[in-house]
Amino acid sequence: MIQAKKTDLRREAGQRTRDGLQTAALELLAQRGQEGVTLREITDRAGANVAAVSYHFGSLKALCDSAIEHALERYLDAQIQELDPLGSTSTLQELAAAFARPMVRALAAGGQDLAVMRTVARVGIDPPEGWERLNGKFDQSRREALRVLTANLPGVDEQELIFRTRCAAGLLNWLALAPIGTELAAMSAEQIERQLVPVVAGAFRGDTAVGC
Amino acid sequence: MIQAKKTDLRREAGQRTRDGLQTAALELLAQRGQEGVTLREITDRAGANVAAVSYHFGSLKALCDSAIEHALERYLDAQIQELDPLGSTSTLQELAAAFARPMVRALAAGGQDLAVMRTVARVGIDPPEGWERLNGKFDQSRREALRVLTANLPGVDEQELIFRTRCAAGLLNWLALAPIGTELAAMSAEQIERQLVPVVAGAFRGDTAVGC
DNA sequence: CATGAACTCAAGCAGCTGCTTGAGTTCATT
DNA sequence: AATGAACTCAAGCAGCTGCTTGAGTTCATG
Repeated sequence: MIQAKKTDLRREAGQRTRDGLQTAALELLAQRGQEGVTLREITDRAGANVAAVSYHFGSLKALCDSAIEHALERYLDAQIQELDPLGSTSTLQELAAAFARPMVRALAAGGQDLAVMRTVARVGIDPPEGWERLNGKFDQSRREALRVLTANLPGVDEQELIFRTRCAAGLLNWLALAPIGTELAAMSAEQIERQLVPVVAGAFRGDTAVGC
Repeated sequence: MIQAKKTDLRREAGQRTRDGLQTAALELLAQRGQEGVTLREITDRAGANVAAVSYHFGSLKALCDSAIEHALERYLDAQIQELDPLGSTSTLQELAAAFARPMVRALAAGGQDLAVMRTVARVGIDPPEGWERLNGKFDQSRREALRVLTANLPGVDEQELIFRTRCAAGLLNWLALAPIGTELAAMSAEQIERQLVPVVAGAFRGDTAVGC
């Protein structure tokens, strides 16, 4: 039985099919969104038969949900890993850099990493049915950011800081999807970061009128 | 002939059909994007026959293009009208307020105005084929913003200011599409503006590291 | 009243959609 | 060698897609 798991070629092949379908689905979701994804297009790209989707996932919707869930996990892991080391003495620039780094890396790396970010961003715009629960997970990943913000901007209302955090996240998501992100992708991670961090940090800090 | 134009009920009915189709198309484009729009759904919503689309516009694609073009015109008009009065003595807050105002108003107003903004934002993510020429029009509407920026931030490279302008525009587009925008929509225009303008102004100003 | 342009309509077309089916293949286990 | 689970495959289904067609209605014009 232990030996069986080592050499069950059938199961390995099945796993490969599953992975291929999920990868193909992710790429197409990133490219065209949920409405633009087609069963045959996924299976063609994955080199699999249409029936494989039903067999392994149950339906196209289930496959897409699975691919999206996978993408969200990867995104949230990366986000938390960046924000966790921050302490209450961190500056706004450090926060902004940590906040933006997963996106910066994905833009510079392209490929699957970028597809993950694009899919996550699209889900932020057109959430699949019954995925409202995700909002909580997103908020959770931003709680750390909020702590650093309150330490740096003691005078500002918490509701406003939450709003700014969501704006910053929205801006990063926009970069993943819009043409400007594609232009950024031609640059190195360091160059992207140098341009982007001041903008995110500025959005965090805010800039209220003094005179007038 | 002059009298004819006054009372040609047939032509008026045709115009009403055209308008209804365009409005229905705009609303669905705003809601689901181009991939999610269906001929029958549009005609049902507009109370028209499927053949009316072919008759008046030639094809579904042409109808969508027409609706998108109309939305873009309305958006660019509003944007230019806000940015035009700004002079080189305007502050960053004034710029941010003017820059954000069309979106703020649309969010507060909802309905067709918001549908226009959502459609414009979606086009920014998934441009219809052959619409690359629009990038120029967008840049044009932001040239005024750039002038105010260079006056306020003389030390910053122009490429970075262009980048910040596009970031600010992207943030506003994100607000139109994402759930956070829907939450904002419950507020008055003044409340939205009070929260949003500091963020946009902060993104314009930037916030570069000094120590460390 | 006759004409013809402007417009609407139900029906139908080929092509694509997601999904199912039943027959097949592969392969560890016995 | 026999068994049966895991998996793949071509074919086909009903339903939807965009679009066309030809017959119809409405109405300003002569």
